[in-house]
Amino acid sequence: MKPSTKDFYQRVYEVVAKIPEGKVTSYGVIAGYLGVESGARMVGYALNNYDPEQLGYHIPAHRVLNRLGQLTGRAFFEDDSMRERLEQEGVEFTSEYTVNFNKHFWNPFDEL
DNA sequence: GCCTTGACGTTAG
DNA sequence: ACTAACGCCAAGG
Repeated sequence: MKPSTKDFYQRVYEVVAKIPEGKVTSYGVIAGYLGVESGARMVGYALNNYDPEQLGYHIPAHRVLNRLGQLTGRAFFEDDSMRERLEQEGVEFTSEYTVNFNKHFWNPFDEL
């Protein structure tokens, strides 16, 4: 059965929804987990396009960062709500918009 | 249907 | 170690 882009988005949402509180992961890792190694940008695109109403549930998109642990998607959140949420969950920051990836990194495969 | 853009990542210089 | 360029694939103009 041919996986459509819609299914890909759906899978992205499902994976992101499983990220535990206080943990973070990256776009590339999610893409790789879904079998699309070079689809990191699409993950970001999926999150940008995601609609809680249509999806039926809401996902912690603020826990998805780039491979360096930087909050590259902060512009899509209200003010600094992305950083504030992470701090509130106990995530340690190494700089203004960079988290301690080594300490809080979450791998989708660990879930198995 | 071609061109540009982008919540990314890797490689080359 | 730092910066520039390219590859990637879907969406919108």
